[in-house]
Amino acid sequence: MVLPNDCCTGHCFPENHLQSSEWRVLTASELATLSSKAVCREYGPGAELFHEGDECGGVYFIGDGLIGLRKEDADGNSVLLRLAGPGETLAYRPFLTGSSHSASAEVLEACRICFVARRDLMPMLQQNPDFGLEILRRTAKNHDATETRLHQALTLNARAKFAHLLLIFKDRYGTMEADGALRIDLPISRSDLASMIGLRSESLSRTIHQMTDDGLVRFSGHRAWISDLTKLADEVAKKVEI
Amino acid sequence: MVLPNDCCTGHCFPENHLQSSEWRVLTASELATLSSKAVCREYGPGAELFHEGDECGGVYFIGDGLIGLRKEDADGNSVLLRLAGPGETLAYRPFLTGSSHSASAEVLEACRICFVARRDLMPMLQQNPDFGLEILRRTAKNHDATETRLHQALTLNARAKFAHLLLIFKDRYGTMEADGALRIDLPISRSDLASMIGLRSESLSRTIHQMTDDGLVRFSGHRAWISDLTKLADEVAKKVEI
DNA sequence: TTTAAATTTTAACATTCGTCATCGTTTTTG
DNA sequence: CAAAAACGATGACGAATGTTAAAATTTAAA
Repeated sequence: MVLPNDCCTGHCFPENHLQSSEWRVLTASELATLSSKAVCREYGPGAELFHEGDECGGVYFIGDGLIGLRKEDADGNSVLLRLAGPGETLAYRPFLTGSSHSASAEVLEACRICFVARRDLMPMLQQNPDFGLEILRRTAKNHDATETRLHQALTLNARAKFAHLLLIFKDRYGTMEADGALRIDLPISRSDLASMIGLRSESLSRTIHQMTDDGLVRFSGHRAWISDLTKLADEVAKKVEI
Repeated sequence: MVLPNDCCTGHCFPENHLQSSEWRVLTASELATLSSKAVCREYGPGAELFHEGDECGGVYFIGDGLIGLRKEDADGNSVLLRLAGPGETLAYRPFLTGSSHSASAEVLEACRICFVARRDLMPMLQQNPDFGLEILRRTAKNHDATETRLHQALTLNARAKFAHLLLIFKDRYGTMEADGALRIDLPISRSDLASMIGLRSESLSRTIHQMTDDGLVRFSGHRAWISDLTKLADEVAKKVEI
């Protein structure tokens, strides 16, 4: 995908989310250099930043919006591997290992993205050890999250996996409502939710139905309300009676 | 766990596997410093380097042997998450993020391990940017592997997952025999194999039985012979007839 | 070697989840 | 607004995998 390079004027990285990202350790002059070289653009929902198998030319800083990282197999079955939002940077892994993209990046909510090419990023990494260390910390954290999900995928049943997913989403998309109820605004469709935990959408429908019957959650479209977080957490650590 | 610190004389890191690891980028004097400070020991099968939930005090370089990283849930169900062998270093993630160990490390084959404490490793990371970059590359690669396994765990059935696992093991534990057959010496038990792909051992038995009937593999104890790698790979990418 | 213990396999049965078909609902498009 | 398309829910059914129990095999111990 060719990106236009005439839409980035001056400070490319939005200040707010920059501060919560690994880029904050760069010096003012390093940032200025990057800003002048980075290629920034806005993308609408449905756009594709890169596709599984594409050569990786650099990394993508998400200033705003939501990206879904997706793998698709031969029969058209799509699995949403993870979501990435403001402040996150995509494609470190193919960038570092020199491999091609292992998943496709699809815009789920309108995005503002800054692309930093390999030739511009590599010098920063070599001259600023803190930057590399920060990326390392972030990569380590992401790896942890992936390993946790692998563990859950290997051991839990449908209901427990969905409870686990809701708990993950809670941290990012949950808000406490006036009456004390926890509301989660799910940013993706039922079938994407299902694919994230290795289910068919029909099975997720049934799972949600059962959990609603049991008073664990309440759904309306893309919104979910959790009355009792503890009960939801108990679903994941399926308790054993003796 | 308290490690004795009187068993490390001079060059602690075995030369051979060191060269294939990220530690090779350290200078001679840096290595000498580490060697004098690292605490090295031998462990027999069954020993535990650290336990899930333990504080992380540093990293473990595997000079020789085999380590299994394992998670255990409340009901005693154990999942073998991954194996680590000579040249690999364990516990970068909790070391970098400051969290506790997310899994237990169990010695599967007699090991020689060099423990490097946080206070000795941190300065190396800060003074030698290449070292951090190497670790970053390795971490990125490991993350890729985990994500691939997550994808497989989410989408494949028992047979395909086991075929995939055999293909992974082939690279590390496979040897070509005189008659052209590929032999894989599986370093772990049936139930550990099963846990790695989220199966019960009974189900794995059945799967192996079927695959043997179909002429895909042949088993004898911990040894497996593959006649046709292509056929095995086809199992993973379950083909769709139109 | 012999016995005991642990592991692996097999079988019968129960459960979960995927598949297919259909229908209601929401969203998009003209 | 109307029509079409996409999405989500439901039911009937079957296949895959878990569960339980027991037999066979391998490994460890006496």
